[in-house]
Amino acid sequence: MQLSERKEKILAAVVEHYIATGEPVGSKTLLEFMKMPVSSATVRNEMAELSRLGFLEQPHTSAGRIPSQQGYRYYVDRLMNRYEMPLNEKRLIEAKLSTVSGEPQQILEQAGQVLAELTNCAVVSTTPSDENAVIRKIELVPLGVHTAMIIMLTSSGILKSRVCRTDAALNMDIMETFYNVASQHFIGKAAAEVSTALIQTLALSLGAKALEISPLLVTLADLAQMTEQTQLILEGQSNLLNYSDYQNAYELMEFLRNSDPITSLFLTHRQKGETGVLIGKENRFRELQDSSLIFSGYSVGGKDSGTLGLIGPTRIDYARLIPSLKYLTEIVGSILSDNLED
Amino acid sequence: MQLSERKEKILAAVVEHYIATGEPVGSKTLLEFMKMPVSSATVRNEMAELSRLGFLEQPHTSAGRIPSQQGYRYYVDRLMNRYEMPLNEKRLIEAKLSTVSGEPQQILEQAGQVLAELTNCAVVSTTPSDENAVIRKIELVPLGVHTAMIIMLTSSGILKSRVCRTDAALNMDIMETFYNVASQHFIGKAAAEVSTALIQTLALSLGAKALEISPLLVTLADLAQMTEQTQLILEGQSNLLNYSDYQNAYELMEFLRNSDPITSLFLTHRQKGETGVLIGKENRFRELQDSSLIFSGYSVGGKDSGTLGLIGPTRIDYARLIPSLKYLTEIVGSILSDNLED
DNA sequence: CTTAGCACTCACGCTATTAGAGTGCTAACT
DNA sequence: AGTTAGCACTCTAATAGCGTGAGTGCTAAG
Repeated sequence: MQLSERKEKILAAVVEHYIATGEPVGSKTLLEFMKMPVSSATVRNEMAELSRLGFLEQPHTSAGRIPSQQGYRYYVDRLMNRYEMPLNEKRLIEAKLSTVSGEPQQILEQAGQVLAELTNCAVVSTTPSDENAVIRKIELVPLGVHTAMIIMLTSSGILKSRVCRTDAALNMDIMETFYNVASQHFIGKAAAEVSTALIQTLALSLGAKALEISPLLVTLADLAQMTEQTQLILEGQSNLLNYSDYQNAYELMEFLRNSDPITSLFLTHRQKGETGVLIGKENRFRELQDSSLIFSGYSVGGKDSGTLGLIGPTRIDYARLIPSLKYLTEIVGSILSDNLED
Repeated sequence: MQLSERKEKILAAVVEHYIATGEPVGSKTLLEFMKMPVSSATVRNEMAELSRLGFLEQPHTSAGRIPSQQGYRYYVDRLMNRYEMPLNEKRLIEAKLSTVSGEPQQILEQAGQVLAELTNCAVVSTTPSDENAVIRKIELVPLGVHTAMIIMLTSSGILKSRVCRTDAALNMDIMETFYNVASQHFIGKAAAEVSTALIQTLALSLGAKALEISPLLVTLADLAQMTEQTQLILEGQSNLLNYSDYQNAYELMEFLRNSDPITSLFLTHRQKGETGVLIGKENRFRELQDSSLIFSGYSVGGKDSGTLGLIGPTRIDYARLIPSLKYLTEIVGSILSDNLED
């Protein structure tokens, strides 16, 4: 639906004023906020119409108007002009992030903290995943007579390790067999290809040694699976208290403890390069329907790898935060890419 | 100070009733709760005296009594009888924790979640630290022409890795030099011994190769430092909302974001084997002075390594939670020990 | 189509009142 | 001495009543 220019102006003003103050906006307040050469009565008429069309709502008869979900949507899609981050702020963020390096998880934690502080929102992010990643290196480090640590590194830079117990004592023979199997059947393969079926056929082919080595192989399969799993990182939880009431904040925190819902939300709404916005009930989770979600994918080495997201009230400052988030995903992407390539 | 037997009975009853209900306890309620062969007037007189002695407080004149901090302290030290966990619950917890294995961090996260659910408290824990740990293995994995991942493993099972960029292209020569330096000067040494001074003298002794190899050495020093650092793990944050009010919960969450205060608290109050209890203002941090802290150290391989703690209201259920926490630290200790020894 | 004017609505803050829980004190009792 | 019944007193929490004021929708005139 296309609104008249004046209605658009009024809608935008209501949205922005409400985002800024959190108070329902009346016709008079609005008028002095946006300086239009009309009277408050005219504004009132327009606002009444915007209400009828579903873009504005009234908490109660004698209060001002607040944007409806549809109102926010129209604003985000057509009215908002984005406020780019000032350059000095960009530099500051770069400085804060340049000191960390290391595992993706740490980089995302740091970026999440920075973003949470900057936006006053809760920040969620997923660790990079790369379906084409292959296993690059496998190490077996003996720790004791019956225990060893297995380390697995993938081409996308993910490192996982796990301690493993064996029934038989670890001797040179077992280790040699292990390394042979590893280099022949695992190195160079995609982690996704490592199935339990493969482990079983492998164990069979080893005959007598099968029993001794199978705990190691099982651990290897576990590790392969772990490198595939994306992890959800959550920062700035305390910011949830800023907007929702007690009950709601608790529910939200419990909801976010489980990483599956958000991860799947990110997957289904994955968009190429663009920043996504889900306002209120536009997402399918009850706990999140009083919130808005802004999210953006980052890419490592030119490929979409993971997502950063902001969770805030529906009256979140879209115009400012969308560019901020976008900027941070770019930085995160470039830092992660740096780690992997020359 | 030693109270009369009857006063002790009354104090214990007030504490327990208040912990159970959260409501100030009056003389009449108390009487029917604990079935004493006296009248409410007698109880009232005793309670008035307990107030004068500082063990009970009144929120206001016409309300019942609640325990003061001193009252809780007396209760915890002398009156409380501990409720051991029922056996089936113990088995359930063992089952939940037996599935995980791997890095200490993951084990503590899992244990923290279990404990948070069990106690309705926020759970903090520190990863194991071992001053006597020595560097056991160092690996250099080339990722690109100018980047490599360095992996360090200590005798206490801590694994850390980091990506490192070099100015010069990585060739066999550099790698060989690196491995030589690593095995001669790092392997077998305590991580704490690796200082920046050592790095500098090493770099000097390498002469021409110094420039090429120094980024690798610096990363090595960083890693050594990282293995020394204990990490604070926090679970069940949402439980903070159960007791403190809005403002307070926010402050608490912000306070816990920084791991230093709690870590230092654990260090200064470290007790051998015993479970520690800090009630209200007994700790030195303003943000925590409306809360109680129950903590207990776990040991890996017979040595004190880290601490688990519960954060809850001062009216936390001491009698039940102290044994629960104690039990969990034992389990955590034994799981972590399992990983390291035969 | 715009605007001044006006009656109307309804949340919010204030005060007054009430009900009830719990106390401390006194005086009688054992 | 310690215990107990009785009672006046205190103070909170809940409820109701009452202006106040911001904001509205409508009407009628410009």
